[in-house]
Amino acid sequence: MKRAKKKQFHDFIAARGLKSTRQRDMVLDCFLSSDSHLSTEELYMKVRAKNSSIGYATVYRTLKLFAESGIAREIHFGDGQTRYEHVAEGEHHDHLVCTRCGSVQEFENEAIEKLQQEVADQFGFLVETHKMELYGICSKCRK
Amino acid sequence: MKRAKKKQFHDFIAARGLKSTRQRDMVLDCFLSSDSHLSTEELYMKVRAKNSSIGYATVYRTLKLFAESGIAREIHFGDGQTRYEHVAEGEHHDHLVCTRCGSVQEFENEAIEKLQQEVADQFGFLVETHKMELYGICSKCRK
DNA sequence: ATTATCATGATAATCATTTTCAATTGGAGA
DNA sequence: TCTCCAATTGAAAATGATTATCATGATAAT
Repeated sequence: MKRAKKKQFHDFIAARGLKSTRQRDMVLDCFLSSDSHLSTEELYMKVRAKNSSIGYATVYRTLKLFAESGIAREIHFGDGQTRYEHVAEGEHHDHLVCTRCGSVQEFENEAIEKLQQEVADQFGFLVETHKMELYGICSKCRK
Repeated sequence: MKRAKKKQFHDFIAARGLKSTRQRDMVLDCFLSSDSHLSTEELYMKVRAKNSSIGYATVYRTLKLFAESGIAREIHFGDGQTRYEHVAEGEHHDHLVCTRCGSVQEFENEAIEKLQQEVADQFGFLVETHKMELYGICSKCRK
């Protein structure tokens, strides 16, 4: 799976005429071996811990490339930070965001997706992507 | 309806020990007579057109108060701007956002809300709010 | 009216993100 | 392997949205 994502990114890089660099591979490794939903800054910290003298801007730029290549997706949880989650192709998931501890639980629900489609059809709307987040208190925090 | 919202805001102001001012009333009028989903800057432009010498900061502060008072709600559509929509109490709606022309269509769907609740229950999650946006091409742009 | 607060407007400060730019590096081709 | 050019990098400046600061002006309870 990591292999597949690495290949996907390298193919993207090649197809675009971009270059494969030490820094990009480092960020890629860190990203793939991290939890989903990390903010750019969190990723930056991890990369910097492993290595090094990598620049802030490089991490920003590289994460944007991940999104373009399709191995990652930008998400926003309302705090002012952009986060990136892993993308397994074809699949889409939504989120339960705990407003107390900040934890994020993913879920999928076919029935909801189907209803979304129906609603869109009613309006003659062609859905490309969607996002859905439920905010509240997670089970741990409720105890 | 506008009356009710004005009252709601004034009650909130009073309960908090805040003051009723010319500027707040101006922003309130502009907000209530505008479409939903306006960004802070758009609102600022409208207020400034009507009057005057109102400060940027005042509009920001006032919109935050609207959200706290419950007559408005912050929304984010992924462009980096905070928008505010009108809140009719109890009711919640979701959005169809056209990625081509930027138009926003609101919709409500009880069945989806119900399914969301079920999912949350499965995880022992207590939902406080949610947001859901479908991004794609609206009917006008598809023609 | 007096006074204690709160609010305002202008501006500076902040925070996340992007751009700039000179110096460096990857990699296609000689 | 060596050359060369376009792509990349890191540092720092720039940007855009939002928030804080502060001196001055307005509100409302006494």
